[in-house]
Amino acid sequence: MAERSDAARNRALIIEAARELITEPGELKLSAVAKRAGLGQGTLYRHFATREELVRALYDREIDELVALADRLLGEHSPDEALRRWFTHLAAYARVKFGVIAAVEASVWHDIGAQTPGKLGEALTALLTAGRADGVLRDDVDSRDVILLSWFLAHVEEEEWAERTPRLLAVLLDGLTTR
Amino acid sequence: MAERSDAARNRALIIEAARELITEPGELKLSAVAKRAGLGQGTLYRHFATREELVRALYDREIDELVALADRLLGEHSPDEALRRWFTHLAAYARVKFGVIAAVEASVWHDIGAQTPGKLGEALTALLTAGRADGVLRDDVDSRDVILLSWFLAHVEEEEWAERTPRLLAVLLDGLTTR
DNA sequence: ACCTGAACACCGTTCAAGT
DNA sequence: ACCTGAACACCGTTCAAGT
Repeated sequence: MAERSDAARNRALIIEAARELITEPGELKLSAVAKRAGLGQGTLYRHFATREELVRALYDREIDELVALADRLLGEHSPDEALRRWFTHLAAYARVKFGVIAAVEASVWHDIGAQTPGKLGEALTALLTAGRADGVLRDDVDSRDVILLSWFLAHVEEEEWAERTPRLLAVLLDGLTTR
Repeated sequence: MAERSDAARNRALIIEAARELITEPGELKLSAVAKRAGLGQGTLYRHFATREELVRALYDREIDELVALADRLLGEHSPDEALRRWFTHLAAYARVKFGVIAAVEASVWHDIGAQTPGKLGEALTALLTAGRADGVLRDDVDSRDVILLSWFLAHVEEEEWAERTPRLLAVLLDGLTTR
């Protein structure tokens, strides 16, 4: 069953409008999203039955990019260097995307973590497996452990980011490394 | 200016009602809090002008207890043992309190972290200073670093808590320790 | 001074009518 | 099939009247 072209276009308009509005202070009002997209309230509701569905659509794309990056880094670098670089990119994504998005909806904080068994979890598992095979990583941590430990990224403030994040990532990587 | 006794009593009733309701699934409805407390809507609003003020009142007490604990542990144990034990208690508090409370209000996630320069930050600084003096801790991390790294605690699920948290705390402490 | 609770305002959700 | 937007419902906030 192919999607009608106007439906597909409207879906894109909604996501675009939400992407713009979510960076603004205050809540993300669904009525404002519909208005900015130039659509009726009911149309928004047809595409995204809850606010959570809409917010999830916003960050799904970012997760796909992180997954693709893990594959590429593993092909180009040693396991520990790949993990180190991937963390740095994760940090950059978290700063811009997850922080802003999740500030809108408390339940999303929960769901990003719960989603780990998906593609993101597999990508991270690949990184960890390579590192363990090399003997540089603890052998008792899994991908969910690492996702959990990375939550701090969502709470670092803009103005302290540059000074604090490299050190925090170093502490975390140190803790994951075998002595 | 002393508080009128009925006002003090009502304030306590509100906090008590909110404490009970916040553990239930779904949002914390202010109207439900007023109803359970047996008070009018306006009375709730007089005491707590925003939902955030109410939620903050709920976890302020918990923070006080953590602060007192840090002092006591430093008097009774070696610096690294004190830090280790304090982390374990922090984990227990985070599990029961912060996770439930912050799930209700996204902005609270933000504010718990921003509050670090307060009493909690001082208590943690005392722990870190003692550890550094002993030469067991990295000398470039501060109390806010540790608070940020502890955020994972709020995202561990009930059923995985026992298996995962000890390992995650070990990774974190390992990262904070000098090699 | 503080409390009450009905009235108001805001915004998410629904649905009858239109294309 | 999908879209529109007015109507509805829910809940946070306010305020005139009461104690």
